[in-house]
Amino acid sequence: MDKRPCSSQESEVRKGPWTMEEDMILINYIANHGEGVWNSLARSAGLNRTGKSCRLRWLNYLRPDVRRGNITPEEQLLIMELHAKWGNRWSKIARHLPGRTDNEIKNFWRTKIQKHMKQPGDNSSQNPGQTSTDLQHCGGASTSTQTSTTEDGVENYSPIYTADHHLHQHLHHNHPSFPPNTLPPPETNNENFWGMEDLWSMQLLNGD
DNA sequence: AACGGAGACAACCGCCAGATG
DNA sequence: TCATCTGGCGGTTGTCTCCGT
Repeated sequence: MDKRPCSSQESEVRKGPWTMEEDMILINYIANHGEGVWNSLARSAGLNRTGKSCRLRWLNYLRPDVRRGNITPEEQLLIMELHAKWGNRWSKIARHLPGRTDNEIKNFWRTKIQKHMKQPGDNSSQNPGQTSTDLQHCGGASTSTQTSTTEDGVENYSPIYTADHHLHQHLHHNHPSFPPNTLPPPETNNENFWGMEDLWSMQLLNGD
């Protein structure tokens, strides 16, 4: 689909982890032009990436309202309830968890819940015909490892968008589809993110 | 202090549905 | 009406980090 035959003068489509520079280009471009038509966006922005890749990067990581960090117990419960209802409809589930992406929920499910299901001591996991409703045992009862993320009681968000609400306003101003009230919690935790704060402020400096 | 394994997460791939010409 | 393009979704894989030995 997005694999266009690359002409001799067209550079190869880049794959793999995004660089800070690419992120900046994407953020800057979207701030000025808005989202949409990802393939042409990728070309116009000068990114050697597929439109898909740009879209994914934006939705899952760069979007200002993306909320990162540990899933709260409330969210865990909600995820399990919704999964029981809808199964692996991650995007549908994600819509009910503001700031969470389908990818994040999917990863959460696979790493935390599915792993828990497979634990030998966990009887509820032994039945292959088990409905996902059964999973509510894992989350609701929070018997063991599954809740480790919140055992310390800290909601350890790691927002890429660290309260840089100037940019948020900027984005929202230039592209009203940015939800104005979807800021992540104020506490910041940058530990695992290479200067996203820097990136945003650099983007700010770039201006239009 | 070094190594290996497990866990977590970012990113890619393939498929499908809807929109458009 | 058909063909093509784009966006979206779910599944899977690759890589990095952390922790235990």
